Amino acid sequence: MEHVSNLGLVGDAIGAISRHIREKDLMPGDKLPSEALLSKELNVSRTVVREAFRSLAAMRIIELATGKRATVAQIDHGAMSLMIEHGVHTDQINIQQIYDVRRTIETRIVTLAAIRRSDAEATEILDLAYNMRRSAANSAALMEHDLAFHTALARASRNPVYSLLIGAFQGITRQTWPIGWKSRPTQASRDLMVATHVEIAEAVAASDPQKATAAMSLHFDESVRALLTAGLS
Amino acid sequence: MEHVSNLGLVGDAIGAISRHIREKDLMPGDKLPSEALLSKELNVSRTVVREAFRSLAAMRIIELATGKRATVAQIDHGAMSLMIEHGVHTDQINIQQIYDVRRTIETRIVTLAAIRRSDAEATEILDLAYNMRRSAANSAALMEHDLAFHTALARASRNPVYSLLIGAFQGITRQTWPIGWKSRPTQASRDLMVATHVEIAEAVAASDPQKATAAMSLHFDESVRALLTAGLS
DNA sequence: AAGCAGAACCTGTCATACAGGTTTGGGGGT
DNA sequence: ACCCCCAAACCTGTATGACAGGTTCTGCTT
Repeated sequence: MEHVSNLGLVGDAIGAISRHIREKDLMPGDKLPSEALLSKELNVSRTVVREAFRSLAAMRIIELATGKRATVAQIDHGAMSLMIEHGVHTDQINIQQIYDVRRTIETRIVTLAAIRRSDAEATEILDLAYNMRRSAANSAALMEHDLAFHTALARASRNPVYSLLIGAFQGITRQTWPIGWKSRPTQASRDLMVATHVEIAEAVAASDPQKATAAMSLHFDESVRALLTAGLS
Repeated sequence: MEHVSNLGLVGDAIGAISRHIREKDLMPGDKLPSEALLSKELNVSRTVVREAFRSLAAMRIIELATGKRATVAQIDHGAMSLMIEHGVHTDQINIQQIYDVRRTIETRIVTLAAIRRSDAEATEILDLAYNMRRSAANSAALMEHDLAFHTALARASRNPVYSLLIGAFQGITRQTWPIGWKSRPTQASRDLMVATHVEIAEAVAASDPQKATAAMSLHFDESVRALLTAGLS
């Protein structure tokens, strides 16, 4: 680490720490060396190590906590969520594009969930759908149940990458969901939306992937239509 | 920014800077205030502002360069790529799971690409496929053409989220691709893989989404089989 | 009007200091 | 021999000041 590479000292330190994790085969929860020790080993100031730590923490590759040593982190969608929100706010991504991606992966998710769900997951998913029906009057609560519903489906797909992606879209969804809801003015159209969720949940509980997938497609057809009605580009 | 929130000063600063970007409606390339100015406005030390900047830069929300002011960044898959690689290296994600996701989104991508591709994109994709055929003997070059092929398809789908995701998987794919290649020992099986890519490219060029999608499915069937042969969990 | 030089500004890195939070090891009591 | 508790050692979070080197602005020169 003599002459500064084109990444700067901090960039180099990020690389060195990543390599350290890989070479020592550290698993989530394992501790990293202290800032002082790393700064000695890499021949850089503690400032540089700290900025490298912050960068890795921003990507949720490591976790920081005051007083404790840094640890290897579990995958988490928080960072991705911020990245997606940034893309939308800066007009690099629009909501329709996100819905196309969500539709693509969620139809796959529901297929897998119908096949792989445990019994506990089946009842959890059903409960969430029923909760939506029960809180149809309270849109904030309804939204949270909706999000939890899709998250639970992703988990039941038994593929953490799907969970990660669903989580990544959750941040921006939270901001646009109310728009879609408001664009469903009639009671009938709102009931339909909740009914579709119940239908999905029942198909997953019945281990019927075809039906579950069809219902999910319907859900997205419906949602995209609502969004278009609301004039969301 | 009086009493430290549970996020710490740096976390607060990250929030404040993000809010600043959103409220001032900054677009990619726009400049942010200098570290000194922000540290004055937020009543924190420059250290804190710098660590907040580094965090945002790690997520590719802003871009840093020495001497220049920080700017709002374009979306970029670099950070996601690192996150995925981390997930795989720490056994939180396995390669099969990634292939399931890739298959799901790439079959959609190729459908969209067949519909939306420009003529320039069609010839670019074809060229990439032909390049694969030409460099069949040089596996490193072949891999790069392969990756570029899938990236070009994603771009032709005209949905930047797909480009983002394909890019996100590129890092780990680069590490596992050679394994899949080695597990195709016969010349025939290697030729088949290249031929499948040509077939996809030709279907996209012919604006035939059905055929393109079918060929892409085949490609993934084949790849997953090769990976399983190689014993990749 | 074009170009150039220096001033002003800005980021990258370092050293140091100190306030808390956390871990550890040892001492005392049972 | 065991357990509990506390102080010391360790660690991170934040602030300050300093300086090297890169970038931008400004005004003067030509």
